[in-house]
Formats: sequence, structure tokens, C-alpha cells
Amino acid sequence: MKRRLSCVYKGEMNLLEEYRWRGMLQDSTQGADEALGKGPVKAYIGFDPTASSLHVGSLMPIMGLVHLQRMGHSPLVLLGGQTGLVGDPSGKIEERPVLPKDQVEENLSGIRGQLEHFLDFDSSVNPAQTVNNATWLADLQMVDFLRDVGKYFSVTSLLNKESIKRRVKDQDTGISFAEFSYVLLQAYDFLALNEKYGCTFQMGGSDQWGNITAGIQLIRKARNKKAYGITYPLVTGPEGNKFGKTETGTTWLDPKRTSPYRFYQFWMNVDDSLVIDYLKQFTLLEAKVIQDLRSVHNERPHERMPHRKLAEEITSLVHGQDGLSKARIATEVLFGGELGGLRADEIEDVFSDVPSSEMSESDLSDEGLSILDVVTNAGLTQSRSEARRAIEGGGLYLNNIRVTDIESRLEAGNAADGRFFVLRKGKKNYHLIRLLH
RNA sequence: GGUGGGGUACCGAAGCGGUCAAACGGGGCAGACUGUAAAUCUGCUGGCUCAGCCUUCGUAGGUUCGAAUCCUACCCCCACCA
Repeated sequence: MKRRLSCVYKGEMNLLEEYRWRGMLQDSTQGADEALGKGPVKAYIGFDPTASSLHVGSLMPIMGLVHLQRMGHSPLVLLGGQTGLVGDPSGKIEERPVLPKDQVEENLSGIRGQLEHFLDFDSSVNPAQTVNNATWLADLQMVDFLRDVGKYFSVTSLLNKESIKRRVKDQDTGISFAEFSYVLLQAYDFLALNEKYGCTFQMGGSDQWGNITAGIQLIRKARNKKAYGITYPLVTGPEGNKFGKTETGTTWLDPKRTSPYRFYQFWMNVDDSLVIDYLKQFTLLEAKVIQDLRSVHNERPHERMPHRKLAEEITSLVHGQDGLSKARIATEVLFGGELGGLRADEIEDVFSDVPSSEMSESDLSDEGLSILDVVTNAGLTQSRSEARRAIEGGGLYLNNIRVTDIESRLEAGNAADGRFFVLRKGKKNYHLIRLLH
């Protein structure tokens, strides 16, 4: 059920124009437009293996590659297995911790798996490819590197790079030689990809501009060949704050780290002022469709159609139809919908994020347990008194049905599909009890 | 070291012999409204076997039928003076 996103190159479609109207173009080097117009190209983006999963912050470059492939170009994904061992100083205030090698390995395979949701690696015409720069960096000799690459860089110009300048100035943190040299490694990556794969484009976030142009210069000076670069704008939240972070942490693409439900909710909760931008940047919907969504939203904002569409599109892209339907069921249930029709495995799935405990059937023998005790033991309330007040105030639910009687007892017969008790205090405080037979 | 003021529930702050589980404000929780937002409104906000009982007003004693409130000692804070 992998989507076919690739297609044969058609000269009349212009990638940069697509990026422009979608608000995905920050900057491009001279001649990039013409070079793309001449025929299919190979373009690469490097992904950082600092974690075993990508998060929503990487979505812009990923979508960049998706558009690229849809226009018949070939995307190349560089997994920086080696550069990950050094650490890129761009956009970082402090030196980063260096990761152990086996961790980097593990991260690489996780990331590769996620990209398969977006890119077509099996196309006969323009398949996506992943490359690990260990291929050329692992056995590189220091002296060779200095001669072939180092020679082309002036320290003065390196010191003038924004990412380095800022760190050199800061007396407290400074910059290590490893990080200082990072830009050379990335430039060398581009050179290597250019030679081995005929790659002529590099793309990346706007913080990568300095690294990208360094690569282009190296290719020009060392091989007298032309190469190009494109950067995507930085995605920010409503107050310019960091995108993708919520109270519960980073929003990851890995369903084990961020459940499809939470992922879906992340997009549902996007600020109104940004939803149209995000539709352009993170979905493949066409201009006309997005325009229509915008007018619907202006007329009936409370329906939040663009949010729904945004959440659905991206969730199905990242987690598939299956993930989307899980997220939908979870949304309905977690916002107070009926629990009755759900099967045990669906309940288990919906409430997988929720604190839970277990109880054996014998605990509930004939009399059952006082709901007050159950709620308090589950940690939903601090004391029986508090549980009592919650019920009196109408704020306690069993299996999404309001509990009205303080005296009511929990019995095996109440369990949803015979296996679960779903306790809820207020709108969002859940506790799941598994009934063991 | 001297003088004065003070320690009250999650926080701020009233209370100064019984009607005090303790006003009021903030925060928190819940309900209504709503767009899963904000604002607003309502209720709750020590524990329990809950029309009752038990434990709480810096700590330890005492006076009293009865103490957060009066007395004694101690501990800690703050202000001013040295």
C-alpha cells in the first residue's frame, strides 16, 4: 500500500515555482532554476542521525524531496553516519554530545524506514536512494583529506561563517576543532556525491546555507563543475517558538514515540493563523483545494476544516490509512464518545498512552469494589473524599458514562468488552484498568 | 546585641476565647458554554465509616467547661537601631 509518488520528468513543471507558492523556498543559489529546467537532476538532503526517529521538524525537507521526486528528479538521502559522530555547530549554541557508534547505526536504520513512507525507492525511472557517508569517510586518511579538501578552504572565510563566528565569539562555550571542521566534511560529502552519483543539488534547512555553499565552492574549485543549493525556511510556531514541541515533548514520526493519535492531535491543534501555511508546506494538496479550505475556514471557523484536512493528510502520509483510522477512533473515544462498540484490542490501542493498572477478576468477587476506592487507587484522585466530590460535581466517568452514585461499585460485568475499565476524571484524565481473568 | 513586628490550609492574606475545617484573593480540580482555544459563569479545594466524627492555625507545655485566639518556654523569619 505504498503510494506511488514518483513520475516521469516533465520539463514544464518547475520545482522552484512549486516551492515558492508553497512557502517552502528560503533561498537558492544562482542558476538553480535553469539547471532544474534543463532536465532531471539528482538532489540530496542530509539527515542527522542524532535520534532513531525523525520528528515533525524534518517534515519540510522531506516534503521537499517528495515534490522533487514527483517532478521526475531523483532524491538522494544522505544519512550522516560519520558526520553524526562529529556534530554540526550550525544553529547550536553549545557543543553537542558525541553519540556512540552503535547508537548512530541504530538511528540510521530507523530513519531509513520512516523515509520509505514518503519516497519511492522502487521506481524504475527515478528511485530514491539512501547513502551513508561512511562509504567514503570511514577510510579517509587525514593527510589525504587535508590535501584534497582542506587546501581549498581559507580559515579566514570559515571564521566569517555565521555559525562559526557566533561560537568563536562566545568565550564561555567556544568551539572545538571537530565542530570547526564540520563544514569541510559536509562540503566533502557533496563533492563525493557529485562524483559517485552525479548529484548536483543540495537542499536543507536555512541553517544549512553555509554548509551547502561551502560544498558548491569545493566542487567548483576542485573539479571545476557547477552545483546548486536550495534552502527551506525555518518552520516556527505562532510566537516564533520552536516547531514540533508540545508540553508532552517532541512530536516524532515514529509511532512508538508519538502515537498516531497524538500526532493527529498535534496537527488538529495548530494555531489558526498557521494552518493554511502548513497545508501548503506539509501536504500535497493543490492550490485550488487549499484556497477552498481557506474560504470555508473564514466562513465557519469553528468547524476547523483545514485543521481536520491537515491532520488527516499528514497522518495518513506518515502512519498510513491504518494509523489514520486509529487516530480517528482514538479522537472520538477520548473526547467522550461511546465505548460500547469497541473491541478489546481497539480499546487497548486507543488507551495505549494512558496510565494503566491491572486487576484480577477475583478482586471483584460478588460485591465488587467501591468506585471511590478504585478511583483513588488508580491515582486519579488523592483521597476518597476527593473522589466523592468529583462524583458529586459530575466529573467522573466509567467507560465514558458519567458516574452519578457515590455508592456505586465496580463489578466484572461493567467491563468494556469484558476486559477493560476506563476511568476518567474531567475531560482528559484517564486511567485504564485491565481485568485479568 | 537592642527595639518593634510576624509565623494561619498549595500561595498571599483575614481572624484575636465559643457560632472556625477557619473570611477574601490567587492557583488548582470539576461542571456549563465553546472550536479539543481564550474569555466568562457555577461548584469544589484536610481526612473519614460524611446531616456525624477525627486531625489541623511555627514547636512544646499550661490556663479554661471550651483556644488559631490568653499565658510560659523554645525555634524560625522580617523591619529599624547598634
